Amino acid sequence: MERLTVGELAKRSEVNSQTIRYYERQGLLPKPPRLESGYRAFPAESVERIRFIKQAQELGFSLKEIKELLALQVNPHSTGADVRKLAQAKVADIETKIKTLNSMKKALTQLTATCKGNGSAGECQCLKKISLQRVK
Amino acid sequence: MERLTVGELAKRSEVNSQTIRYYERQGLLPKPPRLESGYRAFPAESVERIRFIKQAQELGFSLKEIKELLALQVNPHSTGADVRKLAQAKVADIETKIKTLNSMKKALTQLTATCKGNGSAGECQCLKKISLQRVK
DNA sequence: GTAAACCTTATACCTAAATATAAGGTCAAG
DNA sequence: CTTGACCTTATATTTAGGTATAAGGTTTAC
Repeated sequence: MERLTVGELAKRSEVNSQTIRYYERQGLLPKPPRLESGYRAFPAESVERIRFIKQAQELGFSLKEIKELLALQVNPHSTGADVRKLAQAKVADIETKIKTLNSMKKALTQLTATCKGNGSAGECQCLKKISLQRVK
Repeated sequence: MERLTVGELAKRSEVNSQTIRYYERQGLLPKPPRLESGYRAFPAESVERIRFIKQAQELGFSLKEIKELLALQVNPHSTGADVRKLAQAKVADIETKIKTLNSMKKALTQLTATCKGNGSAGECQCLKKISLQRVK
């Protein structure tokens, strides 16, 4: 199985090597095996994991929340209500985000679609206040 | 028109008063008029604006990006390519976020739907790696 | 008219999430 | 066999986004 040094992993996942060590310390990446030299030897899948972390961050999840999301993947079998409940709560979080984004998108689209830049300010029907868009 | 003190605005928009002053300094809230006493007198719409900021933050937009979004609302008429272009770029950002969230939701839903906790580990068909979900 | 509960500015501090730096070990190329 | 580019840990610094505190002015309620 392909093994990556921290630098190689950093390059492939487009983050700083220090960030990878930081994620490891924070428990977002499992502690990788080491070579005799002490060098970290990451499995190639770590690239996907780091990309997932970065993507989730862009969606407003904190590292703490991402850690919880990743934990679900490790133990999705728990009959215990807690894990399933957490998963459902995360799905609900995600649905809220999607709704809000759809609402923002609508507001912005109306802004660009109805304001063609060809009318006077007076006849433009576009929204004046994104911030007034109902989101719930 | 109803005018709010910083404390009243803070209460209604559920943020700290210091945060409001901070947003003002950062240019996210227009400088409000002052009473003779020097007290800030915010228009009531500021509540919506602050809520918008908070919501956008939860979606992973930085204050800097939110400032740009809010600027669009102020000047949606510009025929100039720049403003319209920015609006379109923001819509594209939003669409990407929505896609990613849908993909995450699907992965999580499969996790909870197919792993009912009633089968042995062996017969469970659920995803093992959220992080491997294709997102683009 | 004075105490509590606001407001003002300025400055200091805090947390999350990195990122940089220092001091030293390892490895591959010439 | 040494030089450059890696790696190690530990520690310090940075940035964003607040939050707290200090020193003082204002307003409201008794």
